[in-house]
Amino acid sequence: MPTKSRTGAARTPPTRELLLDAAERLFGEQGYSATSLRQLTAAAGTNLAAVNYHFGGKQGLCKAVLARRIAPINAERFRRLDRLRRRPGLEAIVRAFLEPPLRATGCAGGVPCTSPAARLCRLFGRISVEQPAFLRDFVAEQFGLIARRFAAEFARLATRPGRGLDRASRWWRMHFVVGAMAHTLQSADSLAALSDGQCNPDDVDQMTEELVAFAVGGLRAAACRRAPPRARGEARR
Amino acid sequence: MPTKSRTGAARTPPTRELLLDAAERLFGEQGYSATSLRQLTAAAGTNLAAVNYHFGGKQGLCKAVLARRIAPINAERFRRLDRLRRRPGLEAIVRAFLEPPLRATGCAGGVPCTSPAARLCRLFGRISVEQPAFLRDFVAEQFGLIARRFAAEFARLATRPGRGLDRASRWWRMHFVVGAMAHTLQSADSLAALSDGQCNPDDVDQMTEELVAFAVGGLRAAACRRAPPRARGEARR
DNA sequence: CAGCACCTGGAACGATCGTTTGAAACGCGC
DNA sequence: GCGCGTTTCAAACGATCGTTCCAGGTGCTG
Repeated sequence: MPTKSRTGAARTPPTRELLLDAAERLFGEQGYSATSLRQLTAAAGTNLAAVNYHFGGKQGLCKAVLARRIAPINAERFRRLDRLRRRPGLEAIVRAFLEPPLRATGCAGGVPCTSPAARLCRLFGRISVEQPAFLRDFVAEQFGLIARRFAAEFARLATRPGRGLDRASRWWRMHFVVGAMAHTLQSADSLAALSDGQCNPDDVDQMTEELVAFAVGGLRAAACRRAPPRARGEARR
Repeated sequence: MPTKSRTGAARTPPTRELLLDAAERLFGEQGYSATSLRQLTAAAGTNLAAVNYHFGGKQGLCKAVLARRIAPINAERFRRLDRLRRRPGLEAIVRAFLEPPLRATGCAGGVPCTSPAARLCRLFGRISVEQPAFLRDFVAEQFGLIARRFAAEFARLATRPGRGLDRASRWWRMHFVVGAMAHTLQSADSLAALSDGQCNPDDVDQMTEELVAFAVGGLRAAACRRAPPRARGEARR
C-alpha cells in the first residue's frame, strides 16, 4: 500500500494489479468458488504466494477486486444524482443508476480493457448473485448507501399525484431493475445465442438504451395491488 | 446403521429423493461449486457414495435437481399459453411465464416444502447465473424452447400498430424480465434487509403482482430509438 | 435354500484446494 | 561496501475435494 512507484511511469504493472486484473476476469467468468488461486496466479503470471502476501488470502483478493470497481461507480452515481438535483426526471435518475456500471467497462481508471464490456460486467453480475457469505456485509455496505439514495430519489418522484406506489412497491421495483441489470451484465452472451445473434452483447449503447427504456417503463407502471387494473381479461385468482 | 425396514410401503423417501432435496436446498443457498458432496450427503442423511451411484457424480446430481423442477414448470407454462391462445393480452402472457416458477415453490410434486418460497427459488436464480460450463447446453436446451415460444407470443403482440419494437429489442426486454425474476428469486432476502423489512420475501403473492406489473410496464415501454434527453454523444448501434 | 440384481456402508484413492514457510532477490539510505 | 525492510519464489503443509472400490445388506425369483 505504500505508494512509492507512483512517480515513474510504471513500465511493468505491479503484482498487485496483475492479480486484481486476473481475478476480476476469472471471478467474473467462472465465479468465486470455481476459480482456484493456482489458476488465477498462473493467468496473472505471478507466484501463488503473492495472493496471500498482498491480500491476505482469497477472500481479501475478492474484496479488493470488488472495491476497486464499485467505489468509483458509486461515486459516479452520486455525482450524477447531485448534478441533476433540480430536475427530477425518472429517466435521468435511472440513467444515473444504470449507466455507470454499464459503461465503466474497465476502460475508466487506466485499467486495460481487453474485451469492451465483458469483464467488469460479468464480475458485477456474478457477485450480486453468488454472494459468498464472507462478503455479505461487504456488499451490503457498498450497495446500501447508493440503494437508499436512489430509493429516496425515486420516492420524491413517486409522490406525484396519480402515482400510487407505496414504499414496499418502490423497493420491489428497484430490486427488479437491479436484477435486470445484473442478469444482463452477466449473461448477455446466452441472449446472443438465444436470439440467433440478433442481440449483440458487445453493443453497450443499444443494451443501455433498451435497459433504460425497460426500467423506466417498469418503474412507471401503475400500482398493482389486487385491484384489477383495467376492464380487460385477466381472470386470474 | 440402524436401518429400519423402510421400503415396501412406498411412503418413506428413498435415497434418491433425499439427495435431490438436499442438493436443491444447498445448491440454492451456497451455489454449486461451494457445496461439497460431504456436506450435502450429511444433510441428506445418506452415504457419500450414493451420489455417484444414483447420479454418476456431482454434475449428474445437479442436472437431475434442475430437471426435476424445470420440466414441470415449463410444461405448466406451455399449458397456460395454449389455454389462452385466443386472447392475446400481454399481461396474461407475462403471467404464464412468471407465475409457474414463482409459485411452484416445491409444494407441487409432493415434495416437502419446508420454507414456502425459498428453496426452488434460490436454486433457480443461482443456476441461471452461475451457469457452470458443464450444463451450459443443458440449460440452453431446457430454456431455449420456452424462450422461443414466449418470443413468438410476444412478437404477435408487438405487431400491433403503434408499438415499434424490433426483434432485437424484444429479445433484450425478455432478457430483462428473466433477470428481474432470477434476481428476485435468488436474493429477495437482501431486499428485505435493505428495505428494513418493508418487503417480505415470503409474500409470494405480492412479489408476483409487483413483478408482473413491472414486467408488463417494461415490455410495453416505447422503443428507445436514440437521442436520450441528456445529450451524451456516443453514437448508438 | 441358492442366485442375482439392486442398493448402502465405510474406507480409501489421487488430485487439488488455500495457506504457510523460509530463503533468495530486490531497492535504497547510509 | 553493509544493513534492512519489501517483495518474490519454490516447496511443502494439512485439509478437503470428487471419485472409486468392495464387502455387506436387502428384496425378489426360482
